[in-house]
Amino acid sequence: MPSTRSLTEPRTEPSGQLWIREAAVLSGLDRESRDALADLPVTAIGKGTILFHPGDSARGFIILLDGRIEVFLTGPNGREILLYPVEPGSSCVQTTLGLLGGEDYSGEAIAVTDLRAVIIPKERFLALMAGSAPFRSFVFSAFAQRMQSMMQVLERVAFLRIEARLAEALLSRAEGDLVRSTHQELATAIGSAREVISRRLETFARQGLVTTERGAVRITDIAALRRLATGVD
Amino acid sequence: MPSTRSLTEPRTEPSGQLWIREAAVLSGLDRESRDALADLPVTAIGKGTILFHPGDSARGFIILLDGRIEVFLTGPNGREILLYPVEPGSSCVQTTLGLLGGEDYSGEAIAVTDLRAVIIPKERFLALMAGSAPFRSFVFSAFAQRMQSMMQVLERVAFLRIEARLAEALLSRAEGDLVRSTHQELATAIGSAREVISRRLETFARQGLVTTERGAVRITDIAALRRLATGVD
DNA sequence: ACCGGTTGGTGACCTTATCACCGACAGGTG
DNA sequence: CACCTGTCGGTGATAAGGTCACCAACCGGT
Repeated sequence: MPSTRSLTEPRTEPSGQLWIREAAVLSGLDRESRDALADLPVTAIGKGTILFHPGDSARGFIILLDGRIEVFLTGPNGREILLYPVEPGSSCVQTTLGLLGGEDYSGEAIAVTDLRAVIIPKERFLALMAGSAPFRSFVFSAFAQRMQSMMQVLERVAFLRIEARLAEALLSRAEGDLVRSTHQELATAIGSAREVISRRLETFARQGLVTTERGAVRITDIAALRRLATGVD
Repeated sequence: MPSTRSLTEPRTEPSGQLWIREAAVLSGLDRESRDALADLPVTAIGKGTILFHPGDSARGFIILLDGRIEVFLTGPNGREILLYPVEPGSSCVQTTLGLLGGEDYSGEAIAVTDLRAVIIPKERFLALMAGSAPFRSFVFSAFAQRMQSMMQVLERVAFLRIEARLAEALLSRAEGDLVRSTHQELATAIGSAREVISRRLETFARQGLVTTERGAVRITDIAALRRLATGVD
């Protein structure tokens, strides 16, 4: 577990900034809608902040300007699995869910870096959904993408071997050839256990696919990993 | 595999019927929207029909009047897992996804009984979404519910033992104390393998929870199954 | 009575999850 | 420097679950 501080006072930047220019996602938006959003303040949220727990109810629709959020599902025994990461340009479905259907969160979201975000309050969000076709289609397609990606997670968990899932996790987290993650983090990302990751990485290392260091993995045969990741035998 | 006939000519009932009266889901709808839908024909679709394959693109939004559809995710080795059933009153997200986000289906939907349904073509669907707040909220909450239920499936697959998942599947499929499903069907419903179900049912039987017959399981200790289904040890 | 398809049972084997440890390392602090 | 302490990773044992191969019982035809 990373050390977390629970939702501390988020500081808001002086408004009037043209944050909306930064939000590439909103570039397709009509003038009216943008005006309706421009006065919302930008909120800074510290790394490690837990944005919501299971059972919380929705506060608003989040537009992420900077940073990365990860949404997890937690099992009864404490094991976790990454549902999806949220980065600028993609939205957080959990939030949307709550706003639209009245359901509570059932995942847990954590800021893995410092964040800058704009929170659209529920009423304004609903007004936009009613009034702006571009905004609607923005929200819809975000929704559809998430759904799709959650189905992929399900597909992987249900049908793929750890080998393939691990290979994929390594590839998706690599900066160059370096993956700066602990075994525990990798395990969480794919919904497995640390020991399993350790052993699997060891066999990867024996096959010359990676080398391991404390807190990191270095990829040495990216082509082979790609082949494994597809799950094709 | 049940014997299937691929999307045969669906027969449409003579229109002008007030099918919309039947659709309890739409009862909250405004007069205008209902008028905009009333002239759509009711389509009859035979049991076993495959409504869409992975990779198909969306044809329209389905309102189910009668019958039951099941949507599966299929793994590379042919193993399947039930994503969700669709019954009158609940909508098929896959379809909606396609209409809103342009993504193709990645599940497979099959009519497990004869169906009566109304298909709203894409254009009319989008027009309704734009013009009718009640319709929007109907679609949204359907969406949100599905999302929620898919997360539950994921949670179960990732974290619960077969024992618990099987117990739950039996309870949810029971008519009285009888579950009319083959081992294969149960396996598919929870994303496991037939052999595993056979063995697990055998131990259930030894514990006096069920008795098994060809093509069916009879529940003899529903309380114990309920306890197992929660996954609490 | 026979045949083919469906359903269910069984053993062997492999992968994965879980538990219970232990050692190795990094960053403080005295 | 030596010493703690928390994090990180390695290991063995055991049990659950998935996969494969195969067979027997059953059912609905003809």
